[in-house]
Formats: sequence, C-alpha cells, structure tokens
Amino acid sequence: MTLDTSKVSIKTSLASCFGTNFQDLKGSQDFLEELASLAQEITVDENTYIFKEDEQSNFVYIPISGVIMLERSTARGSRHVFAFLFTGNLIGLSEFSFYTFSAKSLSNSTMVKINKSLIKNVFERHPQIAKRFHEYTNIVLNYILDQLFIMGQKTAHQRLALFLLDMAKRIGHGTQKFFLPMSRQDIADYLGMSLETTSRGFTSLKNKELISIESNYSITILDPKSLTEYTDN
Amino acid sequence: MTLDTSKVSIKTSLASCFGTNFQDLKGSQDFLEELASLAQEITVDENTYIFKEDEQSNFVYIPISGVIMLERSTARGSRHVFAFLFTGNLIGLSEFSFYTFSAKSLSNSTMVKINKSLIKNVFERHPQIAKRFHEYTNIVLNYILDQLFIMGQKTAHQRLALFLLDMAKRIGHGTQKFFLPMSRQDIADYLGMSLETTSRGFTSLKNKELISIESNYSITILDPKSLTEYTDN
DNA sequence: CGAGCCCTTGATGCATTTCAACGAATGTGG
DNA sequence: CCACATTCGTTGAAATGCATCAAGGGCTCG
Repeated sequence: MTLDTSKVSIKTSLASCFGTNFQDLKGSQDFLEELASLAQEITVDENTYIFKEDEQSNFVYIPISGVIMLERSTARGSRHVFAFLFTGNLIGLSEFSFYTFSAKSLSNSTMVKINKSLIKNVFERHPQIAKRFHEYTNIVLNYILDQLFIMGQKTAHQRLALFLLDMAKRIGHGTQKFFLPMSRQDIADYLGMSLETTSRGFTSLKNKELISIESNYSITILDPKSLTEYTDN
Repeated sequence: MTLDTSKVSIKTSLASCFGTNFQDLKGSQDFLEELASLAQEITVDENTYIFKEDEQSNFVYIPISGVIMLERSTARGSRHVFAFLFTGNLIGLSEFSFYTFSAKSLSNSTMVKINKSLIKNVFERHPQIAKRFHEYTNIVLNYILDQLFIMGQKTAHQRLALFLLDMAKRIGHGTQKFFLPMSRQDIADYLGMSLETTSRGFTSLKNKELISIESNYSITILDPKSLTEYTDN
C-alpha cells in the first residue's frame, strides 16, 4: 500500500489530471504524501476488466501506462465504447456509489489505484486541487461535445479518419506511424458503425493513399493534411 | 442591477443548479446577497441570441422561464444544436474567455444574468457551492454520454422517439401532451438528421398511433410504454 | 387574397447494415 | 512440427435506411 510518487511516469499522469504546475498548488504536497502512503500502483493484464458496470465504486484509477477502454453494455446485448484512455485520466469518480460503465485494459497496463474516499477528502480540504480537477472535467465535457457533433454530422469513413487522426495525436505524439491497440470491433462500437463498415473504411483510406496499413494494428498516416481535409467533407 | 432572490421561480432555478437544499449550504446566504445586489433578471424575446459563439464570455446565465437552444455552426455552414435548456441550467461558465457556442432564445424567456467573475469568486470562497455545481456538471456529462450512445446506436426514428419522451418529461412534467418549442429543423440539427427525415419520423410515429399531432407544435404521447419499447429496437 | 414560411410527401440515389463466404493469423493438441 | 480449430479481418451481394432533390399543402401575416 505504498506508491512511489517520485516516479516520472506517475508525475506525468498526475500532471495531466491536475495541470502541469500541479506541484505548486496549495495542498499538493499533502495530497502527494497521502498518495504515497495510501495509494498503490497496480498492473493489469491484457484484456482484463479493472471494474465492471454496477459494481461498487470504491476506487478511482489513474492510468500510468497502457490502454483502457470504457464501455457500457446495452439491454439488447450490443455494446457502446465511449472512450479509449491512455495516460492521466481520472477514472471512476462520480457521485454514484456504483460504476456506470466498465473499464477494460486492452494491453498490459499500470495504474494508480486510489480510495475514492481519499480523493474526495483531499478535494474537501484543498479546493485548489478540486478546482483543477473540475477544469479537467470541463475539458472532457468539451471533448465529448465534439464527439457528439462528429457522430451526428460525419459519414462513417470520415468518423474513422477523425478517429485515426486523434489516435495518431494521442499515441504517436507527433509521429505518423503508430500501433492501434484496439480491434476493429472496438473501433466500430466506439464510432457507432458495423465492424464491416470499419473494415471498409480502412481499405478505402488505404486506396486513397491517405494511410498505409503495415499490419492490422500498425497504421501510418501518409498524408495528414489530406486526411484532415477528407474529414471536412 | 438588483435581483429579487425571494421569487419562487428564481429559487427553483437556483435549486436545480445547486441542489434542493441549497439554502442550507455554507455560504449560500452570502451568495444570495451578492446575487441580489449584483445580478439582474433579464427578459429575452423570441428568436434572439443571448450571446454568440466567439464573443467574450463575461456573463453566465441561468434560465428562469422559456427555452434556450445552444448551437454551434460549422465551417461548411451547417449547424449543430447540442442542447435545449428549460430552467435552472447554468450556461456559459468555462475556462475559456470566449463562448464556444451560441445561445438563442426560442420563446420569450427570462434569465438571471450574472457576472462571470462574481460566480468564480463565490466558488473560490465557498467550496461547498462549487462542489454542488460540479456535481451538477457531472450529471450533465452523464446526460451527454447517453446522448452519444443514442446518436451512435439508434435509428433516426428511434432518436426522434427518445427526443419526444425526453421533452415530455422535461416540458410536460408528467402530462403526455406538451407544446414543442422548437422547429423541425432545430430537432433535425439536434438529432443529426435531415429536416425531411424528422418530418417523416413524426408521421411514422403518428401512423403507429404512438403519438398524436394536434398542431405542428402540439404533441401528445398516446402510448408512452409502446413508444419506449419502440426506442429499444 | 397573395406571399412567405414551415411542414409534408414522393421519387431517386447513395451510405450503411446485414448476411454470407473467404482469408490470414494465432494457438492447441496430436 | 504439422493439421486443425478458432479468432479476427476483409470482401461481395442484397436489402435497408437516410439524404437529397423536387413539388405541393397549410398556416400566418400583411
């Protein structure tokens, strides 16, 4: 039950939840000390659930490395994927006492696991930290609104193109070749289309020479500018 | 520049932003006094903009009565409607110094207009109030996630049915007959479909005897249960 | 009464789903 | 190490949903 808060990877993840100058915030030392003694770093295998929908939400998680997929299953057996998370997103903090979605690891991942009561307590005592988190929530909200717009107004292939551009930015960090950590089905369930349409989308973008597909999961964006234009209608 | 905070309508709106037992919160009296002296109640005519995208976001607004539509226009001239608000939603509070969307009144409306700096200041001084607001933000976030799911997985006519059920709940407050305050085009832009598809959706639901259409804007949900089943696939 | 706006309806074509078959990659047991 | 099963992705053909183009109907307001 101890966490090495001096690790760069952990600092990076915290910074992306609470801002880059997080260390300067009033209360941040206190918070870090509590994390050091009461939080833990866990590792999660590929394809395993960190938690499932409707379970008691006693913990929140911050991914350090790996890929986490958030999903919800529907009455009729279909599934909605609503996010792929890489590093530094706080998962599972809400007012509900149970999770409203499942979190599944798509790769070997490491995460910081924190008692929900610890976080809530820190937020009570240190409004500055709470404020930072809520600014971050606002960014998430705006991101989802953009996604909502995309779902309503873009064609299936455009949505796929936008998805790949987003992944390139978040995974490739600038390089245009990256490893896709999720299956075609996962992408389909995220973009609200059938598996086949996703597959055809890949083929179509390849034929247009906008991307190249080295293997099923290794993608290169050949022409970011044209690909962006393609998403613009 | 004074606001009558004893009005029931204003209390109701505040309660829906900050919780029903808002008055018991630490700092709420202070907040109310500031509102009384520094906020104002404004009225807005039908079909006029309260603010537009990219304007300086100096004020936040809480609708008291009427209907507000939040929209964003796109590069290619199309439009995305992302919310219809009735009463008690805090509009326009974000970290950006300009609005990222426009707010348009669809009816004669009254709203409380508050200086953004006042609100931010209250939140700094009274973490309990800020916390309430952020709980409310979380509810909004969940609502949008549901909408995202609907956009991805439901057919056009199902989306319309879900929209009407939502409106009935929010406008009719239990009664099944209600006045739709927005045009077919507004609904289309909200649900990501064409005006014609929206219209056909109305006709189709009418023919299925799930709703009746007294006039273009007066709708009755004849069979809520079957209508709900219809949205379930 | 006519103009203008909003809504509805029809016809057509394109986008996407669905059903079905095939191919490629991966793992398992003989 | 190879045959086989299994999983995942691709491709084709048919059917469906939806957008688009086009025309007509009803309402409101001057």
